[in-house]
Amino acid sequence: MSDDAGFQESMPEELKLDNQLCFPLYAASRLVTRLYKDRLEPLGITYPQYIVLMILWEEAPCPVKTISRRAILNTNTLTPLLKRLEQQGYISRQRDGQDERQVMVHLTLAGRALRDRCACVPWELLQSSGVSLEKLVALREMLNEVLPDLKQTLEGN
Amino acid sequence: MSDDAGFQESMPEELKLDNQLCFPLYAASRLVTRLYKDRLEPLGITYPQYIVLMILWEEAPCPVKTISRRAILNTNTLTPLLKRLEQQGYISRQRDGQDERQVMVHLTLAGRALRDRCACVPWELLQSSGVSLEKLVALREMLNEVLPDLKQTLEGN
DNA sequence: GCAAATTATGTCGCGCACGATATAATCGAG
DNA sequence: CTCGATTATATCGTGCGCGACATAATTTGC
Repeated sequence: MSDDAGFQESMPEELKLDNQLCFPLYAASRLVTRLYKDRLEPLGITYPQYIVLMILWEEAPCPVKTISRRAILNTNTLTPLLKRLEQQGYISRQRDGQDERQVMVHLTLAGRALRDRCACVPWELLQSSGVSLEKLVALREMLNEVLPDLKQTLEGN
Repeated sequence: MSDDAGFQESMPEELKLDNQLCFPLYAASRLVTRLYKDRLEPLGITYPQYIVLMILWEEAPCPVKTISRRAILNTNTLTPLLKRLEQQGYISRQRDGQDERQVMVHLTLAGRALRDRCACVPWELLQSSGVSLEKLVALREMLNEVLPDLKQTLEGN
């Protein structure tokens, strides 16, 4: 319990917070979520709900499965989230006639209208963040390069 | 409710999931957390607990405030997390004699021993992820460049 | 000195995330 | 046709994250 200095001198470089990829990734993700929160709260939605809405704006009506695949979120996360969006009046959910297992998610008029109110958010956040557009694009491309590898690694469970 | 095609044709490019920075960041962060989970579960710790332990391996004993600043986590997240680490026997917490407001967090012998068991984890994950070391380093540097900007933007609340 | 402001930690409530498991509908092999 | 496997969704429990608020100790201004 006493020789902290000796213990810390032997700290492996690869375990130092600043040498890790995992920590800046985790930190940056949470900070960006916080940035969005301020803009989304007035609209009554959370950040994960915003992600789901972006998917719906592109492909609604669609089954829960499609949202799950694109957002990389399981149904145990999506089901309650979608119920909250339904209660807010942004979506409606109904079992598919063809395949009764599927729940089709539809946008309501209010849900569509929300898109226009969100259109300025990404741009405004970029402006206020002080991050240059070049850095953002480079970062996005690098993340999109790595994502398939990560997905594949996790597929074999 | 019916003209989905027309609605989706008018989808602003900047709101499409693939054109966002926020989504790949959010997705990559969660995927990496999942990767770690498999390795950390046998040790009885979660990913956020691992982050906190990395900080402690570098600077224990230290007050909660220090962990909060480095991990960018508030005390309402840290207090229960630290209590769980204490229950597992990896840390001990005691009020500081000088400043009774502060709680000093110490590593136990088990907490120190855990470091050696974690030393191989980042390297092993890099191997299995299929991501090249070059990409990882480039991504890490880019994230570390952006992080200060994000932190500063959020400081003014 | 001492009241007001600040600081460090803690509690509460809500909404994710996710592993494990359940249930019901559909599919597929024999 | 039917029974076992697969698929889509949902439920449950645990542990974050974080805003809002509470509490107690320290500091600061006058």
